[in-house]
Amino acid sequence: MYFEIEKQAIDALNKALDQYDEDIDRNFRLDFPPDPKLGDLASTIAFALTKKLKTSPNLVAEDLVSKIEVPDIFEKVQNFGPYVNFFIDYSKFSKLLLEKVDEDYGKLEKRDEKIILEHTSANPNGPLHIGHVRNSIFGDSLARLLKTAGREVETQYYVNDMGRQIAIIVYGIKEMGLKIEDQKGDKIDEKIGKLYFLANKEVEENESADEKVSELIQKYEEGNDEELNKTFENVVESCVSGIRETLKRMHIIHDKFVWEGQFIRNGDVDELVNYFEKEGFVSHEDVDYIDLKFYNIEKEFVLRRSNGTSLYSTRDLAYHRYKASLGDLVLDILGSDHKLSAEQIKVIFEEILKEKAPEVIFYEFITLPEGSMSTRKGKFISVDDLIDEAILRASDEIKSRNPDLSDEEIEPMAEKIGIGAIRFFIAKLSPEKHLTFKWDEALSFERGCASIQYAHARACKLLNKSGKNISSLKIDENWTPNEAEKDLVRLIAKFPQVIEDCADKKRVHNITQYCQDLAGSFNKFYKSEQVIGSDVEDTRLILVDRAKTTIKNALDILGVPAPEKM
RNA sequence: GGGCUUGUAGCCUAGUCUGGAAGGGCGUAAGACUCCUAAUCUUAAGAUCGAGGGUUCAAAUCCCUCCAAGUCCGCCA
Repeated sequence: MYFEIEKQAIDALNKALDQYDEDIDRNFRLDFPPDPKLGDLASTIAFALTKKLKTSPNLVAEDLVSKIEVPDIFEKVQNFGPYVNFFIDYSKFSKLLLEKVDEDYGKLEKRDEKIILEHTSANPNGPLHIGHVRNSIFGDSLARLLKTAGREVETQYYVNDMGRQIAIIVYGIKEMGLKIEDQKGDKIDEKIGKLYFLANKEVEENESADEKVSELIQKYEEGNDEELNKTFENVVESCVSGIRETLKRMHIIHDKFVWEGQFIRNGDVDELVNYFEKEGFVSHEDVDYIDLKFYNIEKEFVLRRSNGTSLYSTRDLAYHRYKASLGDLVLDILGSDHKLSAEQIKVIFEEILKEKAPEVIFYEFITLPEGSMSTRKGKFISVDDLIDEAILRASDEIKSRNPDLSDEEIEPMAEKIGIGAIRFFIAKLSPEKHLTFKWDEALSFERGCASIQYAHARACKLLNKSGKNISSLKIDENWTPNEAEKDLVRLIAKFPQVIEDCADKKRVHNITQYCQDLAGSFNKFYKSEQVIGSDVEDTRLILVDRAKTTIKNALDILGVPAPEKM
């Protein structure tokens, strides 16, 4: 709704500007004023005119206001100092808006753009830990956001089956006689993580073990040892299955799992290296590498080890070409430790391959108060533990508030609230901020996600209690919204704009702020206005229903479930 | 040493791209359930936007210098 209204306001402003006979930049946008008391849309265009007219911005704004023909949907235009502000006529606007909100509210027009979004892609050498989860939650929320904003999105998990880490696990199985099923842990990925920790210790302390690992890598890459292949594949498949379970609990599902090994076997890696070779980009020392100094990157890009095997980075290049062939835009979510390698890939794509480079969104790390996490050192909090703890705390919270509920009733509620708390906590921070993980901050049920879910549950309760069929209700023709209602209408109306803005910037954290504002506004309305039994009961029920839908749709972008009961 | 990122009330944070009215939340203080769930609401106090300089009618935002924290600079991924 704001799209149409903003356009009307801009048109009206432009018409007024036409009367000045001054050449000023018409490519302006309207802002939201800091306070609703100052109106609904604001323009700073008076500043631009000030210079030309040689008066004060306040006078220009005043003069502009007198020249503006106020469009019908607005109540008035008024200047506050230099700002020219439009006030929406809420008795007209609210009705129009509420009639427009349906279950698809917030979905933008389809665009002809397919995005391949890679996220999570954690090494299958142990369970997901809370460092990885930022990648997963941000990636999944972004995928949901972009889909809502009309893009076609395919999400991929890149499975590193050829890495040294996996070879170390295979070493543990083959040479140290370790068995996955003997390790401690409830899930297979956890057991593999334990085995990895033990094998890695041996490899670090024992040079011949280290050599043996390199041999395993070489053999697996050659691919002729069927039994060895099976061992590698079994480790990776098992671990990935555990990781998938964890992701599923967080409502994260990837469209595709792409194994890096396929790019060796299908010849893509060889083809790529040969191309670089043929074009004269490859230098040879112990290793084959591309010198990137010419492109201001000090670190060379190694293509093959001295024993001829490929590296992650080589295979990653082939993978990125594959992704580029599938869509219009390739998006990667990566930890900020990948910045240099991502820069290398960008340069290789743009300067050498002359192809469009992938777009990368980086996030900073989550660390524990005692330091950074490490699968290798076995020092981490797993996502499974985080989820268990979140659900446990949510369950206790529900019990203390609703002592009469049975365990069967509590369980699904606790799951929704616990998962919501985690996803919201991670999603609300902009990705470039470093985060130190603290249980009590992560799993808070006051003022965080739970209060938004609570607003949704309250709305559901009201609608149920009314006993009316909402779709058959009509908005009262004489209804003039009061302040609390206006406020709520305003926030509901903003939703598509928020989606567009966030999708363009590829940021999800502003959605969390929006959810909080919307829920806050609903709670305020709920507190101050009686719905059932009021003169405008039907109209208010419609408003409640639309608020409910908007909260649900907004939470859905964050992958947070909207419970009907709390 | 070089590159990148971060620095906004006691604490966490949005806003920085595209300069224009410092926005949330926690915590603190005071208040609100005989009334659709108090996981809620109301009110208040709290910010020289890391420091210094520059550009501009106007700087948290742009430019320069410096300080602090994180991170990268592997034949790891």
